[in-house]
Amino acid sequence: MGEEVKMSEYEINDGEDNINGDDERVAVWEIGLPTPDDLTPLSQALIPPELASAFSIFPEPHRTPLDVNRASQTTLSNLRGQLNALSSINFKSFNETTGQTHDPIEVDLDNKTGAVDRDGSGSEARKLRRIDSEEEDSALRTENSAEDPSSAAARSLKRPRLVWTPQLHKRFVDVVGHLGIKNAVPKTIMQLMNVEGLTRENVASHLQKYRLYLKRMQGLSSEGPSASDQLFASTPLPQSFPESSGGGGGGGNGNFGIPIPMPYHHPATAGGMMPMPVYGHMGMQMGNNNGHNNNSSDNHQHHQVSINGHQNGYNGNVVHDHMFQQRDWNGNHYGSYTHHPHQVAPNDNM
DNA sequence: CAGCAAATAT
DNA sequence: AATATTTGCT
Repeated sequence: MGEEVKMSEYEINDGEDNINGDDERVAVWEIGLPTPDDLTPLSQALIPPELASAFSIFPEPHRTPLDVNRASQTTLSNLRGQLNALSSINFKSFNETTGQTHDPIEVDLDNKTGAVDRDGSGSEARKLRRIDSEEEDSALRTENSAEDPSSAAARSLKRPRLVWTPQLHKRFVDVVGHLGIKNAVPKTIMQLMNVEGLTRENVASHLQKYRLYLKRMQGLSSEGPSASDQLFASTPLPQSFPESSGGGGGGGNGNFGIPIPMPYHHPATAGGMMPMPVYGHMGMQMGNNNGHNNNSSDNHQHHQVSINGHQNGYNGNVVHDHMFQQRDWNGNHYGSYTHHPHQVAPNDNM
């Protein structure tokens, strides 16, 4: 742990020749980006870290008019389709009044002196490095433009692995539930979720798994969200169930016939944070609260930190550093690979 | 394009 | 090992 970030190596080819699965350090993210010092001040100068964390306020990502415009277009396109009854007015939800933010989120922008607590001591060290979310799905990876200046690279580049965070999944489920089985098709879901960076493939794949999960559930028992599917386990079932959790036993999923409020974040809905798709290799797994839906806001068994305290932003783009032991909502810890996960914010902010 | 199952990648 | 993504097919 004496070593800091020493990323400098990048493989330009995604050839995936690292079959060893050892540790490929893809530092491409960093390359071409302004130095931390150039960036941090921006988000830092506005509000002192302490204050920020205390109030759960986060610096807004700076978006160039262009970015915003682009995002807006996309959003509009999506909304225009069928988003009529949905109220998608979003302010920055900097309010997590639920008070569930028991976590002393410390915004160490540069202090990562190995203060990585693993037992919930309470302090997360991290380095903040903000990147433009909108960019990242296209321009960012194009740093290899050196050899492929073609525009094709912009969208053809493979995206980082998407991590379905509980929040993201929650939203997914909400949307699916809202649409009903009939309309719950990848495309529609994707649109309604209105999460930037989400592809149809992402949703389709997830939906597929989700369905399987639901199926299993039905077949087995009225309830009993086993820890089998960690991801789906804790999600409130859509009302489209014959019986789902009758309320017997296990803990009940407590599926109130949630009409699904709708798209995008509910500060108080999912534990106090909005769905932020996480790209990277270090996602936290879903909470298998097993009988407890994190729907409310009490999924803090241990000391759940927002996004590992990395959620310094609502800016949506946070890059985890190298190895960070993180805990999820269940206490599972991960942290082996050293990669540079990306988080993308939902476009609920404009 | 949606849905699946299987393979593959991380 | 668990997940997410990709692929091939319908």
